Amino acid sequence: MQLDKTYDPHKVEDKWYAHWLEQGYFHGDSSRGGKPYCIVIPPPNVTGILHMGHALNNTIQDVLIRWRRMQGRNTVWVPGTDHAGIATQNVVERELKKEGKTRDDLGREAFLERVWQWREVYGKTITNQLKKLGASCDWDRKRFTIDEGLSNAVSEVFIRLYKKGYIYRGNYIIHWCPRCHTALSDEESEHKEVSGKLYYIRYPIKDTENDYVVVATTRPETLLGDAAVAIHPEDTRYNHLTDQPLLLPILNRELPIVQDDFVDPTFGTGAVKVTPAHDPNDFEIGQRHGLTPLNVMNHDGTMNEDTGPYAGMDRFACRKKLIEDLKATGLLEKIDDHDHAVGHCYRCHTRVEPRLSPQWFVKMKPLAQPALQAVKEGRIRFVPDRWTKVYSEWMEHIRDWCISRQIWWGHRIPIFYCDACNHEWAANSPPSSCSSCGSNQIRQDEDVLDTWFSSWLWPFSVYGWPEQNEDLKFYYPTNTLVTASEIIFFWVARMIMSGIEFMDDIPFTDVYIHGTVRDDTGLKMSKSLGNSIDPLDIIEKYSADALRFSLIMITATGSDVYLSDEKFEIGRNFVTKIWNAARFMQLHAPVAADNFHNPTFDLSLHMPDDHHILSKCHEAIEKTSEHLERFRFNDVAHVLYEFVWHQYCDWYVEYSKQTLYGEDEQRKEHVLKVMHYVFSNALCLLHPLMPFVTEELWHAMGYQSLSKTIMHAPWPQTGSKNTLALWGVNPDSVSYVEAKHDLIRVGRNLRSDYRIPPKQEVECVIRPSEDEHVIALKADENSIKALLKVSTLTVDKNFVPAGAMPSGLTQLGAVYISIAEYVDIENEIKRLSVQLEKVNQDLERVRKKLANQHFVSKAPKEVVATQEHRKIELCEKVEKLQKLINTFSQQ
RNA sequence: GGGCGGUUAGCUCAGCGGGAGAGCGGCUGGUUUACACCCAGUAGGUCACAGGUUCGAAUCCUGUACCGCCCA
Repeated sequence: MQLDKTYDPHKVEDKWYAHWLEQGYFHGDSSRGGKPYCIVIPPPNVTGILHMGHALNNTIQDVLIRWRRMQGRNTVWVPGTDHAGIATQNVVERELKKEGKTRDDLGREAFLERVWQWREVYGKTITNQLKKLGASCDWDRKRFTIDEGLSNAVSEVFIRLYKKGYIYRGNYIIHWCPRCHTALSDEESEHKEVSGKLYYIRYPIKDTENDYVVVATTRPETLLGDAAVAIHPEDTRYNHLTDQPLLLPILNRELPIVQDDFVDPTFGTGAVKVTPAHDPNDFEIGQRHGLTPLNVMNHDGTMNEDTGPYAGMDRFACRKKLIEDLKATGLLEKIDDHDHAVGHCYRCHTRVEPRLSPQWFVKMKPLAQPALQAVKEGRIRFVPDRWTKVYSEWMEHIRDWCISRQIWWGHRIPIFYCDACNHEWAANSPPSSCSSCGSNQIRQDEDVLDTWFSSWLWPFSVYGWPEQNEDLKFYYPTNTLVTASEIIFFWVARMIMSGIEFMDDIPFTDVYIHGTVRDDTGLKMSKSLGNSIDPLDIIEKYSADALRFSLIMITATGSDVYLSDEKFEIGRNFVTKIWNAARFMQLHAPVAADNFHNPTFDLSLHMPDDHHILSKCHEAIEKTSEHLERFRFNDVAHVLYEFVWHQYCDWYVEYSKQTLYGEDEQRKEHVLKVMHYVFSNALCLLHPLMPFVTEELWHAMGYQSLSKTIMHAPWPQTGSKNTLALWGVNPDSVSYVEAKHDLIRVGRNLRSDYRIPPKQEVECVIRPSEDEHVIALKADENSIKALLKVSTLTVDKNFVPAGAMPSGLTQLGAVYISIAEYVDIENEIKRLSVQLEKVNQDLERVRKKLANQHFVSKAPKEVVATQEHRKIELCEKVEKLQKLINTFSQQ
């Protein structure tokens, strides 16, 4: 297959993805046995569309999966989506609103049907987008948190915990979202700093003329639900009025004064209003003092009928009106600016209202204990390690989990009530009569469960739990979980708890936490900010491989990523580079020989550059595997970029041209053998990062004789150092080539300094520093001539320049370029003097170090030896430079 | 208020006890048959600040400042 002049990802990506699907390459089968490697996807929200966070998250998972698959592991990556109770219900309700309807108009059943319809049409968006990214998920196993199997798991778990006494119903202060009309868990209420006001309000003392107590509050509208005013027992300022009731402003209800340690005498006036139905601390004060909570708000955040003149007003309108009224009656003392943290709904960002409400909770302490242990004992490892602490802190201070939601889309709580005998019981499927009295006056709890109550079962529910089957046995526990830090509490911690509770084993061994994707000014990307970059636009513009490679390359382990459009040029340019390297090879040989992956070399044909690139190739293989093992993805990208671009393309391919455009057929064949060995290995190493272009080239280069797809090509092995030794690759040749590269750089530097036109050939003399270099350089003459544009190359250990010659120093010896007409003696002396000065500075530093007795006696021997060696080198350099300068000075 | 992370080249970031690095951008030069999405060369840094440990600190410790995140 002849490669096009430019790479067209559009033609290639869809073609291969369809092919991979058709061949079933993504499918994992437990009956095949072997060593499993399993990842479960963090299920994206079914209403979601792919954003950069997903792109990064799923690229990392795909890298791991593709790598392990090539290693021969029995691999499975389970995809799916979560039903996103609140978010999805919101979307469908908005749709209904356009038709002038509400969910109540439809009724529960019809509404749910409508949601399922919506999901049929739009619910595949994000999974289709993952396919564009190249994700090699096992789509046959795709799950949805509310499909039948997972719903069974959810009710099974609920019932087990209920029977165990770990799930209870209670009246507590919860976070209420007045827009979503539902309770939220602590985690779903996000604290944000807002600049608010602190209102100082006078509470008149009953039966006095003008005496009052001043109370400070940030939420004055809640005073309508006050049950008392509290002061600290030791606060002497209020000694005079402890048995005098106060009057609630406006409503004139009598309020007792209570003494409670909770009150901070230094905050505000030291007297606080107690509103047990609208504040968690007040609730507790209320309980201690036997106060009756009074709820003053409706579900939608409007004031209820107990608020007298304010009934029906929105909470913020009420605040405004109340303040006006207080001013009018002289009961407002003052208003201060006051910054404080306020909870906001994580789905819609509305300010949440703390509110007394009967809800279902999970008792977390007993579940947390073993989950904490699993991490402390290292059975589960966080990468980077610092997240261990975040996890542990949270686990140690865990609070009960509010799991009931007042919406319809979700798993309905499997609790039934009998109106005849007040019996309450849990059941897996709707019963027809009361299990206690047999009455048929029964009803199911109206609420549904938190979406996370299904997600926390994901690592085993996806395999059909509670049914015990082969897949579950084989693939559980999974291996790696890849996610962002935002959901450590929401999801990761809870999965560990449920895994241990229900499977009696941890759900995964490694948790890799990657950074948050931000725009290039550091803001979190979000649709509402309008600063998001759509991964699909990037794929369209730069290719999926470019998107993947760039993301990995610029994402330092565990730190946040700053993105801008141009950053994807890195990946695109690299893809193009690889493509062109392949075209170059194809120009000289249409396809690789059959044994390209395990070549037999005629050792007599090896040149030093062959040794060098083979050695570099094995180094790249080793480093890539090592970095993957350690989740150092950006190091993987850097190693491969450096190897392919700089070692292979810049040096070896350039080097190969003199052979490939020459006459020596044996050498040609030899060089191509080396190239195909190296390039095929490079493609394999790159495949997890860039699946599409590597598969395309795998076939174009004829590598399918090894494996029909690069996906199943064996992961490159260095086969220990023996392989290199068998090929006669010796370290001396490798370091010779390193030194030669240095020499060529020095030579080019001279050309550039003397403004020698790039096309002009020059004469060059090398005066080697060692005898062994004479032989090596003479044998390697052609390559130096080609790379330095040299017409005649002389290697002479005794060379003394007859006149002024530009020169430079290298490890192999001094390089002279004979272009007399370009030389300005003064300038040359100046140039060399600058170099000499720098070398002298280095030498001075090394000398000082070695003269220091403490250093010589205390530093490790190797370090001292290195410095000794450096000193010798630098001394030689100084000597030579001085000699060169002297030569010119005598002219 | 508590905790965590950051501060290194113009920008984005690696390096985390022994010779200051990459990519992008800048500058100089380049259309020979892989590639201008390219090649060659080059400039640019008291590694936030102040102490300490050490023969030796960008790297370890303590403190300060600023930035970001998480939890109250």
